[in-house]
Amino acid sequence: MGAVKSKRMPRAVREQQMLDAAVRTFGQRGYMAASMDEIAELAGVSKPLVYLYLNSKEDLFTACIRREARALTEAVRAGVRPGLAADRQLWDGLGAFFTHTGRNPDAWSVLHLQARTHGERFAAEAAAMREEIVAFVTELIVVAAREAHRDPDLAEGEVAGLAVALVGAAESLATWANATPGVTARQAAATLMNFAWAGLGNLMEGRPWSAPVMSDELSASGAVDVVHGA
Amino acid sequence: MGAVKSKRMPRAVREQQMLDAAVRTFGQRGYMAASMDEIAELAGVSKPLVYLYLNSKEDLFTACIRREARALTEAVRAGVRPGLAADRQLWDGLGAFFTHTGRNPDAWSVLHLQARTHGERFAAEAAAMREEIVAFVTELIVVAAREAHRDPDLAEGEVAGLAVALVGAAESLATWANATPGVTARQAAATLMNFAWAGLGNLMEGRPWSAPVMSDELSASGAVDVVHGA
Amino acid sequence: MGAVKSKRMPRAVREQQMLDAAVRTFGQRGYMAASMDEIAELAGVSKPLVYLYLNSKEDLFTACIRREARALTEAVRAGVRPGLAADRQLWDGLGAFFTHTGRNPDAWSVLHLQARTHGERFAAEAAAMREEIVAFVTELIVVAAREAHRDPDLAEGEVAGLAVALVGAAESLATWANATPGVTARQAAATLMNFAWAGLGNLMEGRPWSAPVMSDELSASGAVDVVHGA
Amino acid sequence: MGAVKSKRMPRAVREQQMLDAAVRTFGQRGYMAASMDEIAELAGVSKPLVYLYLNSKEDLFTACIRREARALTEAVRAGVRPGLAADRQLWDGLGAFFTHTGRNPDAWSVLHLQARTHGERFAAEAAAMREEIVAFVTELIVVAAREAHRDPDLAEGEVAGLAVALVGAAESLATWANATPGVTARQAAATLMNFAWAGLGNLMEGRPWSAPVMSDELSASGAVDVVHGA
DNA sequence: AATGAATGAGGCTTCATTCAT
DNA sequence: CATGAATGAAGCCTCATTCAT
Repeated sequence: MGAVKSKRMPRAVREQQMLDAAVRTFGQRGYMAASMDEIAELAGVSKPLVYLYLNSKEDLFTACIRREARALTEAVRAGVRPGLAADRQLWDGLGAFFTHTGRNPDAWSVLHLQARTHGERFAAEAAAMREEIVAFVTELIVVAAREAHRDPDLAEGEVAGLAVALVGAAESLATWANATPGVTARQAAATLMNFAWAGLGNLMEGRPWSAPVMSDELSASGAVDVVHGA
Repeated sequence: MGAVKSKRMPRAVREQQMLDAAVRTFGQRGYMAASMDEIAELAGVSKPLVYLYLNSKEDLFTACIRREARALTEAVRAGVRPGLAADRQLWDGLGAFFTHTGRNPDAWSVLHLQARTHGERFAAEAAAMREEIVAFVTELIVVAAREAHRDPDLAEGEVAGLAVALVGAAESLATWANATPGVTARQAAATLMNFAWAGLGNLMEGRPWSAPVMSDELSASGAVDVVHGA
Repeated sequence: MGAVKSKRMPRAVREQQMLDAAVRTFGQRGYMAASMDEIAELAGVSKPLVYLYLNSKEDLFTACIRREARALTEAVRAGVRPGLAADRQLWDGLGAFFTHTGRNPDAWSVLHLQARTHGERFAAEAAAMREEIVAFVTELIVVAAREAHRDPDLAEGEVAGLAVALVGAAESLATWANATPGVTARQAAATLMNFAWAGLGNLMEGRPWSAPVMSDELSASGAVDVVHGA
Repeated sequence: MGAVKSKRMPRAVREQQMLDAAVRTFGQRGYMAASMDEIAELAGVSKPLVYLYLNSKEDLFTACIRREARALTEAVRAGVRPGLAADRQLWDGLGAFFTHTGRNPDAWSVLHLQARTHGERFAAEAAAMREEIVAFVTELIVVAAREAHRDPDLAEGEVAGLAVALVGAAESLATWANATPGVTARQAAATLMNFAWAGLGNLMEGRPWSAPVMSDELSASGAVDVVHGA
């Protein structure tokens, strides 16, 4: 079972262990089906200690959402280098995104599914993160339009919709990749770049988007999978 | 209070009332937070009757998922005319999809959120519907490729990914449209067609996908909103 | 333990059984030490039924206070005949009071002790009853002054204090009588009438208040105890 | 926060701080609602230290009762000069009593309410003090009878009842005075002396008890309020 | 066809109390 | 002298579910 039971740890450490256990339990069982008993046991602690440090089931869940939202956004931010071209930034960001969601499937479940299905308070917490990502993508689209010498007669609402669509596609692919053995982060990112950048119309006619070399941390994952059309 | 309390109705009718109440309650409260008490009261029936007809909370939820999944897929199917070009079929299908989700937000919440967050059994039930839609889209993509005289050297997994991305984008837009006042089904469909068919790259360069006239039921909604680029 | 377990009773009856059990338990254990488990068992019912009918521990306690407060004030009211002289009314009222508290010691504990020691909400509930009794006594004092042809230059606050003192003395005697075997309601009433009406000063000088014949329901208790000085 | 946190104090001092905090907390929250956490924090000490010095919640509460009981009885004793007439002794004793309860409302709540509502053990502890006061009053009554040349054909039980009534009246007035702004210890004492010594009957006829000058510590309170009838 | 009455089981939360340092 | 870390036990409350009519 859970972590090795070593007594008397400083509070900060114990709190992280509890959050680890909680993310895992919430991710797998769902918020309501997860019991504080199970979480405490998985954390290798007694229930009262969980309450002493995290206050309540709601606060515990909120803490999980916050921690994982920050972790995800920072992973994406770390994967992107601001100076580069828009498509390159998107490619890098998607790579970081799929890598992170792939490595932390329970956290992804918490953020993408659980946080959105159990009350406004949690949904708002997760929506804040999503908005941050949508804003990042929106900015990329605007920049890309500028790069293409095409000042945005793309109406603002239009761009918002495009960003929502792109992010939704990414979320869908993340969940799909986690559930489908053999799909790598790189593949997911390539698929989405093709879809988003070239469009199905271009794809049909043999003009896909051509993928640049992946950023370091991703290529480290080892897979040298062929990107479609490359 | 729920429906007007009229005694002695045929079973089939009562069952639909119960499912109506259940979909509404599950959609708004969530599966676990919804209580059988509330559902029974909203349906204007006593609790034992709910159990007599629907057996258990799990079965009731399953019945909701099935009914709403069927309703959604049939709405989409009804919106599409098989003979037409692939993009036209997609456009019509998306129109029907967004129209239906917009008119039945609780059902959409049940299918897209609740069914996926409360255990494998329900998730599988909803996944079946999703697969049907993904299959429809996949077929469209293959057809489109064929139409473009470009026999699919699009690998099968590649097409699957594209379909998942497109469906995810649609789901994301549906939820976004439901939460954002002023966004019509037509707009959502147009945004997604631009995104999916033309690709951001083309959009940037001023070559959007051009929308055909909408199918009847949609134009009936009255809005004559301008589609980007049309 | 508890009442004979007979299933399926109408709600009103069950509620009274629950209140009986609750008054007994609260009176003997105290509000906080009383557990809902114990109350339910004593009532011969399962805990959920208690909650279904009485909502919460707080509401249950409030219901107890209200029922017993009403019972006590009505017992006193029923013992007094408005037309008679002030001292006679007080005598009758005290008789009814001590009889009731003697027969319902748990109820008396709930009203006099428990209700006042567990939060403003309950205290206010019990204070309402006490005020009613204090008002009754106050009125008697004013009437008595008028009877003695002595228009009240007794300041209003003065009378209030006297009433509070008299009621406090009665409460103290009630508790004392319940704890001291052999003290009857009649004796308690006589002691208090002597104390209150004659005053210690007069008593010392051999001029006690002379007790009239007791009202019916009290003499029914059988004891033919000698009233001091009679 | 409670007292200023200064480390390393002699045990006796720390204990008093803890008792101060406990009396305050028990008096305001009630015995059961008071948590050891709150008491420790208010005392500016860690919980284990409270246990080290006072053993348990029960022992802590007992210690509170004992300390405050002793403080109250000693205040009364200090207010009375044994040689004087009985009514004068009572007057002085009541003055000291109401002064003390007015200055220590939490202690009064602990003694009069909390100690009597949370189990025999505590009730007995408080009853001991009460008995001491009742005995004092009983003795006064006996002395008064003797002074009136009227050897007690007042039966012993009769006298006991009178003393209980008087003490109950005093307790009631103490609580009332604490809750009613503007009521001074002197007024409360005067009200009770009138009530007890003259009796309502005499009062009605314009023959109240006449108050002597107050003892020093009371007159220090400054108010030179007119005693009814003086 | 329909329901008022009833419950087993389980979850969240809090508390008095104790180690180990 | 003093405490941060930790827990067994127990209480309130709610829910899905059934029985007897």
